[in-house]
Amino acid sequence: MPPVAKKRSRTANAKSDERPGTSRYAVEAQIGHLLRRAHQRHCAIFAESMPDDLTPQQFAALAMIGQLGTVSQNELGRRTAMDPATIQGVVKRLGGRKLVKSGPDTADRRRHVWQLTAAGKRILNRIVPAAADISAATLEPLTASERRNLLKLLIKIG
Amino acid sequence: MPPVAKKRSRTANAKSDERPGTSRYAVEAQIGHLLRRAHQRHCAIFAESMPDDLTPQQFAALAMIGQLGTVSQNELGRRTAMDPATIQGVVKRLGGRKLVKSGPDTADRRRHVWQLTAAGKRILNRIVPAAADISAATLEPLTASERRNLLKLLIKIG
DNA sequence: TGGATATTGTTTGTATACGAACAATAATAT
DNA sequence: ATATTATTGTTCGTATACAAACAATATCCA
Repeated sequence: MPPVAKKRSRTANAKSDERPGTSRYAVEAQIGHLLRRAHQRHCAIFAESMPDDLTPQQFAALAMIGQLGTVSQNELGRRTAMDPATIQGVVKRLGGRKLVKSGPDTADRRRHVWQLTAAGKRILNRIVPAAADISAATLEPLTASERRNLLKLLIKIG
Repeated sequence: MPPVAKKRSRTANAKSDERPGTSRYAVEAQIGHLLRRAHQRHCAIFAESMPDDLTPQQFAALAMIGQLGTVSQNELGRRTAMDPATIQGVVKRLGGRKLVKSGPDTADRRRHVWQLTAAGKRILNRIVPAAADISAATLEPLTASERRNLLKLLIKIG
């Protein structure tokens, strides 16, 4: 059995007694909807500004491999917040474009250890500035202090 | 008893400017990544707490139809931030479960006008409280003023 | 009025997401 | 050591996302 997922305690509607129905519930104002919209806008900016047609997840994996030098597939997924089934497809596509390559892990025969190719390093170096611009463009509507604040709050709930 | 997680070192490579392309850029600290992670946690809470196996998008569509009474398919998509191809699948699945139904628009023969069925209304009334709890649980790590602030900032960048 | 243009919804194709089930391998417990 | 349990990566199935191309219909405008 997989390790037990820790569930957060959930206080059920402390200030209850809302009338049944949709009286005061507006989907567009809920945190989930706002997170989704903000993420959509970020992805749109990303797609518009990122050279080489890398998706945000492909770029994240590429950058993380660059940061670590060498990583197993599942750990790469953990570090980039992708589950094993998802990261598998991402590295497969990056591998198909010869930006990354994998080799065996001498210590653990189950593992695929990934690293950048020369082309991967070259592209990564070229696009990191674009990625920084994308982050800045996403936060552009905010003041400097609002930006810091938003990042801090997102880390808290993430 | 789950064994202790292998390595969770968060400080590794904190100031890695020894690798190409990653000088001052840390993927995990970028706004896009934080939005994605926060959204993932919200979806996990949603899946765990929402009765009737509705996805966040299915619930959003259901609630929005309930709010509007009657909507064309594309406008429903705009209001819930889903593009035409996406909302099409969402209402198709809701329709398959008989929670919504569509009819022709007498004024515009291109349109599909959607509304709730009796079962859809019943389910919606039952799950709105769960949805409110899910929003609260997502924001649970924050103080009341931080919550207001986060929503405000997300609206600004959304 | 009639042709250009826009909107509505569909389909196809690619890329996340992720639960679930699986085989191979590693680590742990008895 | 053997049995149990955990981890690694794969495959399948379902559900968003969204670009692009399309037919049907509506609207606009010269």
